Amino acid sequence: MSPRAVTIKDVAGKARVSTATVSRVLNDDPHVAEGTKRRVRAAVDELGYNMNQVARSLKTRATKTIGIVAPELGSQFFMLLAENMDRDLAARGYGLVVCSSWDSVEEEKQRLRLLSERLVDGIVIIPTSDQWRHIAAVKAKGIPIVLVDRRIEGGGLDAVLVDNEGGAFEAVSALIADGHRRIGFIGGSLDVSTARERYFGYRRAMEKAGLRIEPDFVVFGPLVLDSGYRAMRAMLQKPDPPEAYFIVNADTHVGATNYLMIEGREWKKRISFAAFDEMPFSPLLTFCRYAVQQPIADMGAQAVRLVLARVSGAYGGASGAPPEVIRLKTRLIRH
Amino acid sequence: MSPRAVTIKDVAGKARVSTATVSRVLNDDPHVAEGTKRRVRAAVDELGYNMNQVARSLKTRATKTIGIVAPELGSQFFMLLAENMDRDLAARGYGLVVCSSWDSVEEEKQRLRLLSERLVDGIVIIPTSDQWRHIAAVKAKGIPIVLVDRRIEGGGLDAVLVDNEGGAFEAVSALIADGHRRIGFIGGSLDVSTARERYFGYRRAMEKAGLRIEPDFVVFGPLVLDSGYRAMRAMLQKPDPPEAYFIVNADTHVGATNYLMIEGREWKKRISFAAFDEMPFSPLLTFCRYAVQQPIADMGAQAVRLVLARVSGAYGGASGAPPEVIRLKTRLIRH
DNA sequence: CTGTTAGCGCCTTCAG
DNA sequence: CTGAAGGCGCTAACAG
Repeated sequence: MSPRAVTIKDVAGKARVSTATVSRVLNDDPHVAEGTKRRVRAAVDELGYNMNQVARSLKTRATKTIGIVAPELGSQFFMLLAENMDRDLAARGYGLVVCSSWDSVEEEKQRLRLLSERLVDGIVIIPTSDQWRHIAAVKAKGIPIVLVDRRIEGGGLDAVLVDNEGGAFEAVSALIADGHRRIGFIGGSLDVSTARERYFGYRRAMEKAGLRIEPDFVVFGPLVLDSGYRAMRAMLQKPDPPEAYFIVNADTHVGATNYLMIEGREWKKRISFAAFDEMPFSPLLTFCRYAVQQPIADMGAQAVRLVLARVSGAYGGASGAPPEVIRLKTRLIRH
Repeated sequence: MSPRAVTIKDVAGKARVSTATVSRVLNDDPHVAEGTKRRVRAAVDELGYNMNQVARSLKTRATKTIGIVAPELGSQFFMLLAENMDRDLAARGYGLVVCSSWDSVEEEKQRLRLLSERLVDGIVIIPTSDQWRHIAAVKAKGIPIVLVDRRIEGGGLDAVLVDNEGGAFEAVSALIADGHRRIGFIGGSLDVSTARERYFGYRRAMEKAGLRIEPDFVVFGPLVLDSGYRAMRAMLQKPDPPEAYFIVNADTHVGATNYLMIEGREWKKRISFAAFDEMPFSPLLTFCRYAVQQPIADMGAQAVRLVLARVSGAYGGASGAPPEVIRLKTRLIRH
């Protein structure tokens, strides 16, 4: 085994003070004489002491880590969110433990248990479904939870969302203004709040313009790349498909575009998309006329702010403070 | 505050046994009578007991968590790696804490400290530079470390790599076989082992074919999207640029393609790329003729295997076992 | 098979 | 300003 790690006891010995004093110095307690402080710091350096956060956490009941669980780690949207949160959190000394729920409520429960057993100070979650009891249960044990991206009706949870309905409405309206009268829809399961709200936005725009929604050209599937590919293929193989589509997120958008690049060359120049998400690779999505940009960095920052506010009990300690739901605006981008 | 969490003491009281027995049941110790076991389990359920992993870790000196630090969380390559590792690790009860080093050695040091203070059982790292002392220092404290993707000369660390030189050689040779005689290079800083090795592969292929490398059309920059964009622009604005390029990774490849999509329409049909990485969005990279596919899932699996082997002391406990360096093969894909 | 007894490394009153 | 002492929740001998 590796030689036993150095503890405050060792430091105390070397600095000829008690462990209590070492602890005080380590925690910047002002009631310590300058000289003592220096001696302790010197000993710390010489011995290469590193604090054992596990022991500290046991005592203080705070781990200085936040958990985040997402349906899928592979999506660009999630990673950008995590990246932004990591930056904000690290600056305050927090660590970030990430988990994937693999789009399954069972796995989600498991991951929440893993996090709560590790006593994370707070959890940020992109929920997999509308079920909230298992989430509320964790919160009831005293771990603050904030939803990001997706909303859940019950549970009275804090949330950071965007105006999905409005963003979709704007995008579809733009296609209509361009003269499109038949507009298809490639979406996700209506159990997911984002997909649902974006579908409503699509519908409202169509209705407002007095246009008919053709059931044959409205597809719901999982929010993954492959289902965008398949939806596109299925629709274009039907007789007389529309030439404009609203697509519900980046992954399905890539999938749909992939289909056109691989098999649908003849549609080039004729197909137009409006879609959620503006990504680093967006210039490659050649059929995209309108993108609904989500303020991902801001979402991450707000999520961090909310969860840390609850952690530090800035709301008055009790979990009694009313839930805060933030709706951020999207921005329509013309390509 | 939330009501004090329930501990094994509470469970012990309710089940009328000692805390030791509760602990045994919780850890599936076989030397416990069936009846007692049942009573304890019942008490656990009734009280809604959850183990405090922090306390457990303090005692067992194992946190059942692995840390991973990457230069950037937003890159597709890293996401896929993390996703695969998360799956393998979760299956064995391990958590994953991720950190971004933001391509800075300073930040990297910071994150390593954060991880080692939290007593993660092992660390997987995509190093930011060739510097290894701060990494070896962490290992010396008894935390196993394995490098992924990028190699570092010193430090005697385990590593999971791919045959970068060979992959690049193959790809460039394929361009040459197609009749290209002038081939540009869009790469990354030679401080990074992958970029360096791939550059050598490019050079070897050119030399073997007796072709001249034109310094004006060899660009090194950071391995990010924007630098691919700029490199492409810079080269195409010079007189008489080559029509074939080897590109060192996915991010720069996207960047270079972005440039052509946005500003370089007139080059269409004429430009050909060979590039590292095959990604979900690869069909959108319209100039790509050859892709060097890395076995990302396998890299993740091997990294997990190596780090857990060290953790469990399967190598004989001591860190004395010789470092294991794995080189996985790449696969050339024709588009 | 089960209980008793020590800590793991740190923080935190409470005296001095 | 500093030290002594107790305990956070759990596990790991060692007795019985």
